[in-house]
Amino acid sequence: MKRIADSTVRRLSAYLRFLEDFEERGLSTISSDELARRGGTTSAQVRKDLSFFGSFGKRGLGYSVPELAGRLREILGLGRQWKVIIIGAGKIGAALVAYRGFRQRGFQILAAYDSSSDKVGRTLEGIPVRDISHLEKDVHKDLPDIAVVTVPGENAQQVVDRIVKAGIKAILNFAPTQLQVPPDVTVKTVNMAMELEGLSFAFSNRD
Amino acid sequence: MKRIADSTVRRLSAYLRFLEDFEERGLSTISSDELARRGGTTSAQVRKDLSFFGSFGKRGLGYSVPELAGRLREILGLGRQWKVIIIGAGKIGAALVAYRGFRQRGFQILAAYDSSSDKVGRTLEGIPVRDISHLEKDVHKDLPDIAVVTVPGENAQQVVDRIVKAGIKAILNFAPTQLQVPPDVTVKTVNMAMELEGLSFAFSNRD
DNA sequence: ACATGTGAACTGCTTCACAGCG
DNA sequence: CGCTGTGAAGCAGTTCACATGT
Repeated sequence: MKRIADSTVRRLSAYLRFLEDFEERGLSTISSDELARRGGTTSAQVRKDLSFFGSFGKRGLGYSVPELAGRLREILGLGRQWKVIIIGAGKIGAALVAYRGFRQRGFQILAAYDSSSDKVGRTLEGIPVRDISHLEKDVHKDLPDIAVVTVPGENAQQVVDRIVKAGIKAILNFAPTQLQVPPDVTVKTVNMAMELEGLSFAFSNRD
Repeated sequence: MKRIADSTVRRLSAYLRFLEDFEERGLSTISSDELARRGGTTSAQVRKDLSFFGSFGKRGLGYSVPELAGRLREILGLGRQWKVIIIGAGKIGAALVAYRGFRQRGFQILAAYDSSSDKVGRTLEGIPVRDISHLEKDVHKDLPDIAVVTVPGENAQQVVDRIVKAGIKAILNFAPTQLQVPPDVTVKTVNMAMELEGLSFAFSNRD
């Protein structure tokens, strides 16, 4: 299969969100034009994005909302439960544990890990906070699919090395660091400082 | 001036972070090759990125670490204080208020806003939580540059409409919604659900 | 008639390769 | 000689435009 661009996958995510909106409102069909308007893109872009995966629409009519939503869930790999662990039970970790969007989309948080004895043994929203020293043993037992890293930047690489060695292949990184991982491990980084600097740049250079 | 790609600005941010590392360690010069290795890119990319803004290096030698860091701060608009307000004093808002990376880079948080009477009147890490109904009046008085939106998705657009009407031109959005704003307003969206779905897709389609 | 699906054209980012300069 | 700075080439993502199917 052809390699799919990152930007395409992000748009598919967005389309799915709109479709779920439409599903709730009981609408049954939608055109590429309408999806485009909601997503800030063009109808040609929508059709091209979908065309990588098949032909889901009816000419002259548009797309069936429930069918397309189903297809997108399948494409995005959301037709299953993902087991997630969170490394770092600080403020960001706590916010993520409380975030309902995770569970809603099939991401099940197994546990959070921290090194501080203040936090270990307590729970966050019903999720146990475990000692980071148990990480390898637990990963071996629970086989999580995804690790979310919310430790300080200076500890991030060493934590990631442990996670990777333990066999996890997907990482969502909140530390403001460029992580080094082997090619079979996927990392997505969310870097708030970078986003702010992007705003700062845009603002400074606006005309 | 030529339009600068988003990807370029993000890399400039990354370069600056590495340079600050180098500065602390007292190193005085760095080559495009070394910056590239740290940033997961190529030396040609580094040089091209910088070339949009001038010629900062010495042939045969590399770049002066403090000079290049200074230039990048200037380019990114970090040579000033930015006044930031946070809309939504929930878990994410609280995590952001506590995040030290903001202040370190000249982003000064003036206040957080919320509609819940449990939160209004209290403080988060020394930052006052004010009633959202005072938003317009306060913006008029304090003239914040950037608003960070951490309200639930279903309220995000209406909050953004108020912010924009009050005159703010830069928004960092944590709500999982595609926001509609006029063309003179810059929005950066951080969408965790989208990142997770990106991981899910990558994992499902790995070979 | 209407909206999809898709090659072809286009735009723009990245990589190459080398001249230029310390 | 080494490393920068940069046109030119290459490649990838987006947009166009129209044939196709309902």
